[in-house]
Amino acid sequence: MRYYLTTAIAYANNKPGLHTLYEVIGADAIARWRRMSGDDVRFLTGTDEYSVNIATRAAEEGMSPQDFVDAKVALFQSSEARLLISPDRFIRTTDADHLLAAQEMVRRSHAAGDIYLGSYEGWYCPNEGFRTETDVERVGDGAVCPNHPGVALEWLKEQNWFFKLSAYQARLEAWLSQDPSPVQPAYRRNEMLGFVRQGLEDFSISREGAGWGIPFPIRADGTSAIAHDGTADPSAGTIYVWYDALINYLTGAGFPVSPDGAPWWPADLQIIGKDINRFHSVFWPAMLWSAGLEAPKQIWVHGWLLSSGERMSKSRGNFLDPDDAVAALGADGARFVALREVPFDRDGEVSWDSIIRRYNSELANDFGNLVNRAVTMAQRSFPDTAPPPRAAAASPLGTAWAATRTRASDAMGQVALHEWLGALWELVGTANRFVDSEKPWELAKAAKDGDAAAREQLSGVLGDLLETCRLISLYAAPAIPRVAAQVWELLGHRWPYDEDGHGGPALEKLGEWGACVADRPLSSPVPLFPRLERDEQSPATR
RNA sequence: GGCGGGGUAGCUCAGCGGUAGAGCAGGGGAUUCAUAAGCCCUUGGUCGCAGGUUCGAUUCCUGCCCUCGCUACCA
Repeated sequence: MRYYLTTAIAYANNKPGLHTLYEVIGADAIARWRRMSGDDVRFLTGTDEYSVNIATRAAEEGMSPQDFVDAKVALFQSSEARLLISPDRFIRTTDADHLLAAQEMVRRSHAAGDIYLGSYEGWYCPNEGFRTETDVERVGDGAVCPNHPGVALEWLKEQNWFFKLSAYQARLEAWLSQDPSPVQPAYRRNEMLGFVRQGLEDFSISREGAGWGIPFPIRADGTSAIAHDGTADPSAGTIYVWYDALINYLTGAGFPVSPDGAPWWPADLQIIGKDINRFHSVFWPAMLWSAGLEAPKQIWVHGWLLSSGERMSKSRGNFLDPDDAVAALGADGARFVALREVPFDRDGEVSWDSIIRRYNSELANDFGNLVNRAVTMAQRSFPDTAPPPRAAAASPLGTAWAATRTRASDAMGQVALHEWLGALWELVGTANRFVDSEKPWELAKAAKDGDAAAREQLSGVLGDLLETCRLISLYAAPAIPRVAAQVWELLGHRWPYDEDGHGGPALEKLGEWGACVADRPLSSPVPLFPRLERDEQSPATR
């Protein structure tokens, strides 16, 4: 099955924080899950690089805008590589094909009669662009924006192109009202429904002047602003925000350069943060319909990472550095903890301390130690061949796996990433309790003394345990891709997927209890997740 | 202001008519295969406040308090 998923593109003005990459980690896990399931996956993530603000920042640092964003994008890519993020394309809005896609979308909406000339006026901050009335502080007759208190705002009026969002109110209401909701979680859909029902206003999609942005392809008189040699008429202005940024999802789908249109569109899943829900759940479908395209199949709105109750952000300065997390916990540890600490449908409190605690408790103590003790015991009693599991029906763990597997798959299908890992880690607990109740060390002693029945029992118990480790690793691999492969090698299996989760038999097939026979002896275990000292290097939030 | 969620153990949350649960954190114990991990037991709650319905309410109703989200053009 074809599966196209996207993250929002991040504003390329800084080094990314963990709160920025959280969404990318989640999307990456889904992409890997789908690849391992045998789907034909396209996973798109990237950066948003045009804006007056970027140009200003670049100028302040004495750089060209392009050099500036190149440098920031390199930071994103480096942090993402450390986290084993595996996009099929890392898209940049400065990419050449994206320019074509954005301009084509404008042309289509224009041809459809959904774009018209109007005038836009409002407070304008020379440092940051237009500000909304609610964003400014009144000072006498004038106003200043909170971010630059020393700078007086100007009241500016521009001739701009507007998109007829108001024409799509009924269709948006109908679309949002569908069951199941195309916007998840459902309460986010309800918020958007409320918004739409208040009545929709058109929004501006161009800015005057040739700033740092994509040239607007149409002149005020309706003629093309793009010459045959591709150069643009600067008097036509630039495309403003949404007809640039949102279009990246289409560019990444092959629009419009691919001969078959946009082969990957519509997207199966678009993951976004709650601050941009309105643009994705209201503006975006209307823009697509205007151009004769379909709305995305599903939009998933995740919550924030919080620090002491406040949203983590660069501007607040209360963020965590993803590189610090990877350095301390490893890529697998950092990915797992991010997905486990914060419910994917809600905000979640995160601190360095809670990260270390989660890592130690669930990865080092519960899971890592489970694999370690199981492999050690098995290797000691069965040095040549790993003991096979008993029939699923005859094994408590085999029975438990059936339920766990269903829960994990269902949760993944619903983008409930926290429930997915939650189900798997409950089985980790079950397996640890199983070890203590079966006491394989006692069985080993009896077996050594020549008790054949004890030896058979021991083989079954350890075989079940090893199988459980194999299956949990397999199903958790989208979160902990490297360690999962490492566990399989320890267990004498060969990991059949490549680094990004491609190839190999379908996950569901390998996920059958007893699906694989180890073809090599067990290896001596090394700690998969070394335990960390609680107070070890705490970069804290900065 | 309007609309919609919440307020339950130190923390994060589940439960939603018969006087409360999980995970983590804290305390104790028995063990030893294991990353001084795991396992067992356990301390913590007038279930926001005040009324009402009911034989009985954390669970239903009303009022109030507090809190969070949405309430248009920031990337």
